[in-house]
Amino acid sequence: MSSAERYNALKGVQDIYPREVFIWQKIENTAKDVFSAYGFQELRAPIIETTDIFVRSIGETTDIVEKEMYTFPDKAGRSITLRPEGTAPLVRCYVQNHLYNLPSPQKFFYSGPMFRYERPQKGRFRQFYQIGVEALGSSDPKLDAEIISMLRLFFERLGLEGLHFEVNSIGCEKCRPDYKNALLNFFSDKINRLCPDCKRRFEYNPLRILDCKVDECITLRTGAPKVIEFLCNECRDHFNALLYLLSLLNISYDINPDMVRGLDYYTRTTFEVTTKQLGAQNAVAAGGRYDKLVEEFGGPPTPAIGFAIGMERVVELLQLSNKEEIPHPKVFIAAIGASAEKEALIIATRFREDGIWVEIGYAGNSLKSQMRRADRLSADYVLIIGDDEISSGKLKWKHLSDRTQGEILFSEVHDFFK
RNA sequence: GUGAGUGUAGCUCAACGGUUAGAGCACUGGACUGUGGCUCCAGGUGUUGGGGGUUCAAGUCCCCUCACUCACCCCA
Repeated sequence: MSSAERYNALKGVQDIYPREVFIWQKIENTAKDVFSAYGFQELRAPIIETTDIFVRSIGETTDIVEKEMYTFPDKAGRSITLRPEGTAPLVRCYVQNHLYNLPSPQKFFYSGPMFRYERPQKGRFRQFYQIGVEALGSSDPKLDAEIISMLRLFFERLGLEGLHFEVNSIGCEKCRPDYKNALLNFFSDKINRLCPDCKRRFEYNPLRILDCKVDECITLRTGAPKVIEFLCNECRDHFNALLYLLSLLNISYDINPDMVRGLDYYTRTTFEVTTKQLGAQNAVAAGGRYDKLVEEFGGPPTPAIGFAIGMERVVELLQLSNKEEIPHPKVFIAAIGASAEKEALIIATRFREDGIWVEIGYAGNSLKSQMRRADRLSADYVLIIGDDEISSGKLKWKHLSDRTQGEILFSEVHDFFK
């Protein structure tokens, strides 16, 4: 169908139609309400940043940085990158503007498009939207628990069910090297039997071998050391405190010792919310601690934690749950004839001044087709105006769903819906 | 980056290599001269994604290309 002359949207981006935007707004509003109750306030950071900001924070050897970023030189030759995630820009803002001088922890949320040059598939786009939150300035496990319970409340408010919460701790800069060594040790004599991907992982990020899906690798890793066994005392205490608090708040979760993160800056707590309804891209939200990132950016030691929600995936879950009411007009005015059309316009304008959604039929069309259109739009009421109504001073109303109808004076119609 | 699948009307899809490529939905009108949803009737649209090849004949087979989809990878 597409010929060379046609204009198409770029691969992996999408147009979002009004009916879907309605769902997006519901999600955004829910997030704002829930997050506000926990003291999180919106911060709007730029969509473009210096490339370094992402390279330094996400990690040079991660896939995101190595092959997925939209990076280009600006007119002055500076390397610019469209943000592939929201944490780094926010931390940059936090450090640059010395927000650490304000009372801690500082709690923010943000929402907007992210960009990654990936092969699109179900639930994965090149321009995709996230709502994220970040809390900076406290290492208290209460904060971890609060954030996870906030996420639970968010999904509850949307009426979504069947979500699984998984948590893990991947240790800190003190204990993780020990674990990494243990892992390298464990796999060193098996390396030749690992899949090609895992051979690479062995070199640059052995933790990722743990969530490889190749059968052979799954077999090979049985009995591999678990991160949790290698946590230092501080990390262990932190993790246990978090688990206790989650139980206290009645949050059901699974510990997933194989859950590792794709971004280098994570420390200690990591968590993920997954679903079985979406295919391969099953993470709906994910996050964790990044206690060293603020320092990386030149700020004072500032432990922090955050998460991001994948908008498109939540939208799809909501569509699947099929609980969405579609917005529809309150009133449809069917007009027959030129003078009726003028009358309809005047009445519609008055309703609209009160914020009532009114549609007007095209008087050129038959009453039948106007009625049909009112039905298609799912209007609550139809008002019928023709020459008869104008001469009698009364117009006809009809309630579409129960088929009741009656008459009302033109002078009173304005109060009809009060 | 790798692999598989699919491209036919606005949408969802038919058409053993063989006349003029069809149907449903949707849209408009009519049956019902001013009352929607159900029913019936009527009405229009296609460079069969694009290019090349095989053949008497290609939507159908072959090659190239483009697009989309799903999966790997990766992640939210």
